[in-house]
Amino acid sequence: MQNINLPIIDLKQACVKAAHEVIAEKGIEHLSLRDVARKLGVSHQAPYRHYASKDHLLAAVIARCFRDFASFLDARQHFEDPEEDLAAMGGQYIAYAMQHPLEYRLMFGSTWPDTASNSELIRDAVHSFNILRNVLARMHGNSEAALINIDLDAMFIWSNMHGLVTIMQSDAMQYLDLVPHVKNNVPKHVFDMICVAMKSRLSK
Amino acid sequence: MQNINLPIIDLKQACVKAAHEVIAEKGIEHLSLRDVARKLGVSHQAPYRHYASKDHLLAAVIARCFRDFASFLDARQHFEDPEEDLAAMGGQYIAYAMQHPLEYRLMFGSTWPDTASNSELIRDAVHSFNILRNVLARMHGNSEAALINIDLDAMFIWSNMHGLVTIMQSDAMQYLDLVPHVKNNVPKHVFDMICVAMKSRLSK
DNA sequence: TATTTTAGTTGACACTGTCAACAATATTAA
DNA sequence: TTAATATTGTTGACAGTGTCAACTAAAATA
Repeated sequence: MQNINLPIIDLKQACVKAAHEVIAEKGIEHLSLRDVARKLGVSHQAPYRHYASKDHLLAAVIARCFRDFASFLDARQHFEDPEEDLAAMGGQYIAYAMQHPLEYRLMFGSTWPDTASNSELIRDAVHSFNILRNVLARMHGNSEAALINIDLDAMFIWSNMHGLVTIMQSDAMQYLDLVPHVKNNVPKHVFDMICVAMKSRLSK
Repeated sequence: MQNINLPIIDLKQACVKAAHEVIAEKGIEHLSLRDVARKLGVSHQAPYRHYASKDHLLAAVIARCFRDFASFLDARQHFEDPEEDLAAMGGQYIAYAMQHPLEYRLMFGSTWPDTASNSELIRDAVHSFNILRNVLARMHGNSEAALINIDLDAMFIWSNMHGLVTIMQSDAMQYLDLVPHVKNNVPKHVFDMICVAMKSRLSK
């Protein structure tokens, strides 16, 4: 469990990894710096050389999730047809959330710790949003009016994706007595509804 | 700040109220039973007579939010036309989330504490969902197939509403550099898109 | 080589949730 | 009425937490 004998090469990086593991084991509300230190076989104050507080370390963990998330979205299959591309991105968004529920909750579920070093966290978060903006730009064009519609549609689609995965992962879900067919087809149905709404919008 | 001299009539109820206030002041992650006790001018162990643990008290606070939320939805303006009624409910949902961001986060943002006494919490949560189901039932009818469509649409609409308010309240929102016109029109746009999707669905 | 910076240590402090033992008051049984 | 019991509070302790302060050793720099 502990690496008591191996020296830590890069403690700063190791702290992020260990903190991530502790959260995975005990939940974010039970993350403790002393647990992190113990896991790394180092004194309880050692992490403070690299992070000013527990929240600063937590921010680093979340920032790392955002980088992974953005590169996951970037790594999707790309299509010439913007509508197809949008669908691919939606699928990738859902896939990430399903494969990494913990990381998704860290990014979008918990409130970010208010530390100064959030700047990179924010940059990575906005980058993800811009990926969505770019796809929509290919559908709407680049006129002045288009820019507004891009952001409105981006918010609509993001709301949908985010709401969908949040609810499907939430405690509430299991108490709703949904028949299996409904449960399995919710993502597809939401996708279809978005498509219908977007199509009617672009045809105008 | 403290009611040192006034005796507490109903400590159990007072604990819920005080805990709610502490959360409002310091955030859910800084809720402390000892703070609650101090606020009520009782010993740090007094709350344990009524709640087995901190999580049990927290569950009671969240349950209370769900009751308020459900009665807020019920208290909306009702319409004969189911489509109009659905719109009214959407508006009411958003209104609650905007007026009570903290309570909304408690219900849907944080993971519920896993205590046995969640049963009433769950009942109230499901009740809210059933309000939505009932409105949709008036649009879809009561056939076997309709029941499935009701739940699929309910999930779609709920995803949308939930995603919308979550994102608008999230930290991410302020860093996206949205022009004011976009910011102000996001709820209306999302509403319109839902309407379009639902109309095309019902006409089939 | 002398000095300063970096990266780690140990020890202390106030705070937390919760267990145990005790006291007083209210309820119930005899 | 009196005795037994249950309810609702109290104080004190314990292990665990985040973080401040003072110290040490090694590395980088002058």
